[in-house]
Amino acid sequence: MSKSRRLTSDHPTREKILHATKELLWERGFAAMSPRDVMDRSGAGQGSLYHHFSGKHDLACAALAEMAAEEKAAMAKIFDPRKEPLARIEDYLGRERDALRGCRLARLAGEAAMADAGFRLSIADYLDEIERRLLRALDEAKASGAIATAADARALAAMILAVVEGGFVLARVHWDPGRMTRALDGAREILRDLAANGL
Amino acid sequence: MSKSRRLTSDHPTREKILHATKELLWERGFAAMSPRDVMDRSGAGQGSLYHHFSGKHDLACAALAEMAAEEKAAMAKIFDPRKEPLARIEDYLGRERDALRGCRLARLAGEAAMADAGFRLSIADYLDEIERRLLRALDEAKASGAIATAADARALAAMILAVVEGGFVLARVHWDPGRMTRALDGAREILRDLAANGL
DNA sequence: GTCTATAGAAGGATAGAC
DNA sequence: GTCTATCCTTCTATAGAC
Repeated sequence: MSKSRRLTSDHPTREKILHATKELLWERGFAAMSPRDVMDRSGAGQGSLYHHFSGKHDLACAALAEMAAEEKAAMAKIFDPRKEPLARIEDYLGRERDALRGCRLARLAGEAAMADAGFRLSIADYLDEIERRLLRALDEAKASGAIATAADARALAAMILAVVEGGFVLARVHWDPGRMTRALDGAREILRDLAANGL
Repeated sequence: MSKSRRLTSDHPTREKILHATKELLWERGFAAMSPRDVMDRSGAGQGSLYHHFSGKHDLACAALAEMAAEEKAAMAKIFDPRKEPLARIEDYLGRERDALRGCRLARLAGEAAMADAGFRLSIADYLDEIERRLLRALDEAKASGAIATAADARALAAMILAVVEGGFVLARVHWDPGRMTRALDGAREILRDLAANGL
């Protein structure tokens, strides 16, 4: 307080290390990323790395927490409550994405480290926030009569999130962004069907 | 021909190595699996491993090809053309799965090795076959009037596949099979909506 | 806080005997 | 075909000087 601390510390070396780690986690994943890679990319020495972090696992968790915070901030804009509920969902589905790179956080779902709760935490928190925002939008859309369906809104919210995350998987497996686009189109068309019923 | 060769060779050691590799790829992924792990689990020596396969990459590709063939055989049963088209899709969505283990093939989507075309091949082939079977079922369902929708069947097929693969991602990230169930429920309820329109 | 030096273990692959 | 021995590199982390 008295010394005007920030949540993200002011240590420049620590920041550089975290920045490089965030990049490498997205590019290569956890198992395929080494502390040496982080040192090389950040320019920091081994001493700095192990001074600020207890090891590779701790480093990754810290980086994931920052990544989740950044992506959650982006979601707050996309799901701006001043927008129409269906427009929020459309904007989420239509968001610009680099499909081949995969979801910045959920791309790590296949890692063996996912069995560890600490590693999972930030990723789960991020996905949960999206799902909650989708649910709120769907509830509002149903309440206002913008969509009509017998389907449970919680199931629909989970489904929409799954389409996005699954779309990333399809794009990467086929190495073709169009595979994700097609899956997202399916979700968009379904929403249009529900909206038409609501007319 | 004359010596009654099979596609899967008769060499028992080679088979044991492949069997262990298939298990390890599912459990740990590619980057987190080592040739030594394969030797330990299969009981085969290093000489055998490098006699039958040129290296870790080659070994994984061979294992993936077998896994894809096995899973495609399972899909042939689930999508039996003698069933009603919607029943095929329901059976696909409702198939028994170990959600926390992830999709046996697409779980590797996040691997850095995915950028390699050879590594990707069998996984892409497997997912593509599912998508084609889903498309055929949807086309038949639309033709027979079992479902009614303005949505493009190709987009719907991609969406349903994405829900399943995305459902695996959600389950693993939250370490909760219920997360996948909920996403699948969404897809089921949407199909029910479309079927109701078709009545 | 940061650097360099050091270190045991594991990874990935080859060599050559049998 | 299979085994054991061997090899160099990379990984992950620690020690200790500055």
